[in-house]
Amino acid sequence: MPVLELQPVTETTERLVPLPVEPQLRKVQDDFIRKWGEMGAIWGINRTMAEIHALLYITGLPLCTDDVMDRLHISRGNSSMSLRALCDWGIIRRMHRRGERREYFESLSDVWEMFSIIAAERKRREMDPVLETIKNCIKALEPAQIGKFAKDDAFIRTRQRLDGMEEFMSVTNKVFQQFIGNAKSGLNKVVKVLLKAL
Amino acid sequence: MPVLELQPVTETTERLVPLPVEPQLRKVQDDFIRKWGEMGAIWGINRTMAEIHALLYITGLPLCTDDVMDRLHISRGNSSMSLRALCDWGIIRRMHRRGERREYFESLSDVWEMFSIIAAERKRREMDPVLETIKNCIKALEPAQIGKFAKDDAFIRTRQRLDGMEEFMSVTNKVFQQFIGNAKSGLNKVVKVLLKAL
DNA sequence: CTATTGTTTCAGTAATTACTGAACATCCAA
DNA sequence: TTGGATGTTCAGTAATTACTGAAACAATAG
Repeated sequence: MPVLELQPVTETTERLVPLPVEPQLRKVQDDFIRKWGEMGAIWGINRTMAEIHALLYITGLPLCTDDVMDRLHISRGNSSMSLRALCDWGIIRRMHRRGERREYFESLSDVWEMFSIIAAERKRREMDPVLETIKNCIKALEPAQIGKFAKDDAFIRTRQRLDGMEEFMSVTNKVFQQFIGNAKSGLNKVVKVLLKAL
Repeated sequence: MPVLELQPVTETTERLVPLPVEPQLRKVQDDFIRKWGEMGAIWGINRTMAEIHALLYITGLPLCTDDVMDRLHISRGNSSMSLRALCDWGIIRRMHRRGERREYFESLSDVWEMFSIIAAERKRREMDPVLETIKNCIKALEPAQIGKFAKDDAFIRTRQRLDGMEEFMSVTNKVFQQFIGNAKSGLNKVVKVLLKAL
């Protein structure tokens, strides 16, 4: 938890979209942002990035780098890099206002679409390589490769475990694939099927 | 990545279940363990814990603390604490051999069951609290609470975003619940339904 | 061109997380 | 009841990750 408390004194070039001021609303938004940040941290997304995304999502407004810095008390560098990363993920978008140089950022509004983007990316980056490794492991234990060890208990056990894991990950992968493919706005096909069938 | 290289010289009180020796098998297992560890790290589970689990899973054998220490080059303390944490999760089990004081640990063998346990726990620990926060946020923005702001754009936008997120998380929660409830050995009901319907 | 405004980058540092090793606790056989 | 084998805990430290702040860079207007 950062120690920083000083509120940077912004020599305001006032913004077209000012930060919300009503304390009631602000409190609600802050609660959401904090919780979303915590959850992100647990799932391997750094807290600040999750918080920035939460801020853009919850306000529903396009905000600029300075808005984010001020509202979350983070540095310009951090703001800039995290915003870029979120753009790379594809869950926020750069925006320009007519006749203004400053860049604004806004979150996608459809949660299903966001989740689907994240799922696709994590599958690609993290599950696919594991599945490939497992398949290679299985190949390396084929009778042709291990010769006389083909009947060795230890080899057999490991082989069985790999098979179990491979089945699991293949199926999971397919489910992901389906989810990703069908996700456009609102409850998607996968979820509809599930809710109906269960 | 730890720098440690020294292989502790174990004054072997030889083990009933010796570490596997065949280099071919060992290499396959190590590949799997490394990759599983990486994946764990990305998903917010510490690498060592994931590796220990991978080791127990892939060998299919009950191993003792020293086996784990030696095979993964980690300290006794680390070993002990990580094994306990895995037991707490419920994806490995303590085991005793007749007439031996030493404790052994073995992994569950059913991947579906393991995944279901993990899903249940993460839902409980991480999703439920977020959903609760969101519901509280929504309550705090009900007309009765905010009076004259009920028609304020900023309030309305935030309210809509919260609603969208709430819907998403509720449905996700239900799907998780189904998965968890039905997961016993082999492809469970949820997955069967999905694969048939798609 | 050069002043102004806004953005990106990154070396250095702060904060967090993971790990070790040694002290301590427990059990059991002799 | 003592000693070795095993298990647990935790203060201190190592390794990793996140963040800052300032400098470099880019775009635009005057």
